Amino acid sequence: MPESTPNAQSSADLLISAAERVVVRQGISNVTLESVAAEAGMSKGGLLHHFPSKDALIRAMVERAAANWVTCYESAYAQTPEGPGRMARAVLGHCLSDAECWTDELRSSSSAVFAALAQNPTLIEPMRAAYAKLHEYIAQDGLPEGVSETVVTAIDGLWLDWVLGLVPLDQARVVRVRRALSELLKQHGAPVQAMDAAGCAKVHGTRNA
Amino acid sequence: MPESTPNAQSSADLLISAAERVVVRQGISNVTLESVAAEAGMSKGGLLHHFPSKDALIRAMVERAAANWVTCYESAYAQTPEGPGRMARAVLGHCLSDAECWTDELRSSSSAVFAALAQNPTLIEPMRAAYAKLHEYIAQDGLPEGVSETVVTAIDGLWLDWVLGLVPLDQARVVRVRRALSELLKQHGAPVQAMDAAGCAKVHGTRNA
DNA sequence: TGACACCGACCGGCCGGACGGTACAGTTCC
DNA sequence: GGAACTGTACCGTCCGGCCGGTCGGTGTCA
Repeated sequence: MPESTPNAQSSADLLISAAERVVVRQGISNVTLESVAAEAGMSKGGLLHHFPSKDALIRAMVERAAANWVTCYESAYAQTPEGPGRMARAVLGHCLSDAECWTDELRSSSSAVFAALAQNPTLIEPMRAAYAKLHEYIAQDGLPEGVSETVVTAIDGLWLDWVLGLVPLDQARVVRVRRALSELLKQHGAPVQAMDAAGCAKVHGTRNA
Repeated sequence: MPESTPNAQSSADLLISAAERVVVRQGISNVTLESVAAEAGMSKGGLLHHFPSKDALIRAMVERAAANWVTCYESAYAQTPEGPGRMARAVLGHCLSDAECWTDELRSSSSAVFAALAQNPTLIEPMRAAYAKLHEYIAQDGLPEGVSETVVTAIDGLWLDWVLGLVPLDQARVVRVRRALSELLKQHGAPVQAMDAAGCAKVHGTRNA
């Protein structure tokens, strides 16, 4: 039973990681069954043995990325003290804490979303559901209307500006926006804890650079 | 000189608008020379007469969208009273004012960006430059570090969440975030003027629904 | 007659997917 | 123990279709 050996990853997981790497390195238009299979050191026939179609492959990419994202913010939530703005503080404190987070976890989510966008927009559904769940937390976060929402929306803006290439990655900008958002929360009586950079990496499931 | 007749649009402009419509209605993967030409009521050969390659077509899409965006925020800036946070107030007051703006101007920018992303990521350069210019204004907006930046970043987040389909379009959410951002600006001594819904439509160049 | 806008047939390449294999690791039966 | 069988993972070839781009036209207006 190969699954029980340490660090074992299923062929499906290896193929998904390979697809993410192809998106990041070669762009969406180069995501073909052949290129993904080659990246994973497998033949196209082998890939199609695990995923019966390209849609199925990309669906699996999105599902994994969405699950990682839910794990990320729910884990951060669990580590954050109770009180008003708990989810806003969680996301701000744990999912925006240092540059490592951005290149690892978020790259993989964005790969999946863009691959889905290009292949078949309905495939982003799992990621949409992950966001819907986050916004449920946000809606009952206990702060005045729109405050927690603004925090997570601004973080989304940072992330998407970056991955789309609209604004170059600038860690100083991340820090400035984080400070402004922290102050916004503090003014509403929801002070953000000191950042825990290590905590960010810990909650991410992806380990496939 | 056909250019001088009222409401005249060059064939190139008509083709760009057709390409945007194809992106919105049929998705990026269906943006082919044939589909764009058909949407514009022209043959593929005709399209290639105006744009020698698909890259050239998409480059033109991005250039037009970027120019519209620059016009949008610079026009808003010109209409906004001087003082700290002028550009933040401008963008918040004029580029986020009602639902019409979102479906018209921003859809077209996003179409161009996504088409470029799929075709050849280097083609987004003009839009990147438009953002760089905006961030120059923002950097010397006269508010404490990160405040104006947070405003425009949150607006980007709203826009991109929407066009990517991560969060459904919800005008109430737009209003809530706008209020929170307005309050943030007010707390820094930069009160946003009353919204002028009509002012938004006026600054947009695209008239091609 | 020639410049310009446009047409439409065609080509070459790529890509998704189908399919018929092969290798090999159990399991069953004698 | 070993022969026969079974299922799983994977390979390599092929096909049909689509798509970007070329090219030799045609109509029209000055």
